[in-house]
Amino acid sequence: MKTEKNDVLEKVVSLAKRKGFVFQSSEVYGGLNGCWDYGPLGVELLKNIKEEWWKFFTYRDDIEGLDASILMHPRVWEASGHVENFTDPMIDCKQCKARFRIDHLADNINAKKKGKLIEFVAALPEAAEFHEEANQILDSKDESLYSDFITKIFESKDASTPTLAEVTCPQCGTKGSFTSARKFNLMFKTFVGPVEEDSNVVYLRPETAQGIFVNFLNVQNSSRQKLPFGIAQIGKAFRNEINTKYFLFRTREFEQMEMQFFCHPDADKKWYDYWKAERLEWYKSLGMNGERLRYHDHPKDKLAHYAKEATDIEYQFPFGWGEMEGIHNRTNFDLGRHEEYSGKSFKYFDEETKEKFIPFIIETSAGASRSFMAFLIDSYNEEEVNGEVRTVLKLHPKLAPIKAAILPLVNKDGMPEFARKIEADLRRNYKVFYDDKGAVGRRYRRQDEAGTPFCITIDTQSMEDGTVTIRERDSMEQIRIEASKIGVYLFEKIYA
RNA sequence: GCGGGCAUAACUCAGCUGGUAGAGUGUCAGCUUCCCAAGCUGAAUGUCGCGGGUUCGAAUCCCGUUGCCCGCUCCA
Repeated sequence: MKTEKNDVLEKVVSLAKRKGFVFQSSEVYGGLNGCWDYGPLGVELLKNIKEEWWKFFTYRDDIEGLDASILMHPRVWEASGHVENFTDPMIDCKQCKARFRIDHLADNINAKKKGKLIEFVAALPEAAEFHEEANQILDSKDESLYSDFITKIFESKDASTPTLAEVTCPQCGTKGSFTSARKFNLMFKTFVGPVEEDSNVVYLRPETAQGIFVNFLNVQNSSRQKLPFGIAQIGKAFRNEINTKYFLFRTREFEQMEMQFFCHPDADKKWYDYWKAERLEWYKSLGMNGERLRYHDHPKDKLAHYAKEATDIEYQFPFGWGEMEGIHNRTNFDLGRHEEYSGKSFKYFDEETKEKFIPFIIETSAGASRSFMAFLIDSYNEEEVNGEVRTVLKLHPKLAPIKAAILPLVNKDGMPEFARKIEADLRRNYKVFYDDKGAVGRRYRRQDEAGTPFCITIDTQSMEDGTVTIRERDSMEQIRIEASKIGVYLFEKIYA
């Protein structure tokens, strides 16, 4: 099992490198953990995925597009909860999986226990530097000092682990079940202006959603939309993940395709169900194997702070099921918080019902990079043809990086000239590739590996009657049509 | 973050117990080729991931480091 699953991922990674889909970032310097570059074919595939996504949403009359900046006002992330949740040291209980902010943990310990804990620290070899302070606090008998001191110990380098081992989990009561403390600085920090000081700190956005939320009324007013309506955005987001993993699956820099749908609080369930169904169909409509797709509904007690209901659309990767897209009922949490933090109103006024309220938001948040990897893996096929292995990417024609290859059967008798004319004609509308190197069979296989759905071949008969053959990638079957009709043929095959 | 494995040409890999690198595929040039990785001729490409150490001498042994993969952990 293990070798088999490694196999597929390794083969795809190898193909990705060889054919120019994905390279490791800064490869010549040894690579940068969790960062990848998209090569000539990869950037086309990614662009096509994004384009299909963009059309799916913004070609509707109830969804508008947006492209917000990556750097945003730091207060945005205070309102969203990201600063609070990600910059303080946290620990987890291994037993019950509960997570605690360390500065809150001390408050959950009763006074008597705190005293004992400080006595423990006073005798702890790893806490030598704190012994004096511990004894002073014990002597003072001032219990109001206890919490701050314990927090200090918890946050210290050497003394925290042995001290935490003496503490019981406030939730499940297990003793010594805590992980060591760590800071969840999930947001990348940088500075605006030349001076690196705290007042100039800004963050690279850890999600694109907030750019949509803060622009909700701008978009609504300028586009004259009425509820319910949505705002779609594609863009990079950054998270300083502790672990990167599985090729493109968990990276520090990634691209999100998000649509936030604003609706009346009473209509949330309806739209949640609607988008949940629509989004799964989208992957299938682009050729993804339905048996490798499923929903993973989040149990109510595991929901994020902002969500009322949530599900993931998961793909069965070689390493297991993994999330490609999240669909969340974010309620009025985000807009409410921005109203609170900015002092500006985020309420919507409904002329018909004369109702004024903060809309609910149904979010569909897809990972472009994860979808990219899923489409790549899903389309990867090895077939036996005449005793040889044929590697072929059966990508949907809409997603294929190159739509057609133009191949003169031999390099003489006017075939190259005719082929070049066809190429020039098709290039006006399609990404095509001209190849006259080597035997035609080899050229077909090269295109199979790149996922090119159609190969147009010019032969002797072409020179006589102006027809060409079109070879279809998956069936390897050929038809013959007039050269003048290639454009129409491709359009129907790709987009119809 | 912890533990394990790996790192040699664009890709897949060989290189045994130390004597300054090789195969297949691919790529490029030419010939030949009328339809599925055909054939012939020729060519290019590696400070053996990076940095130290041991040694007369290191791809090979040792240490460190970075990256990738696997298992935990984590993934509001």
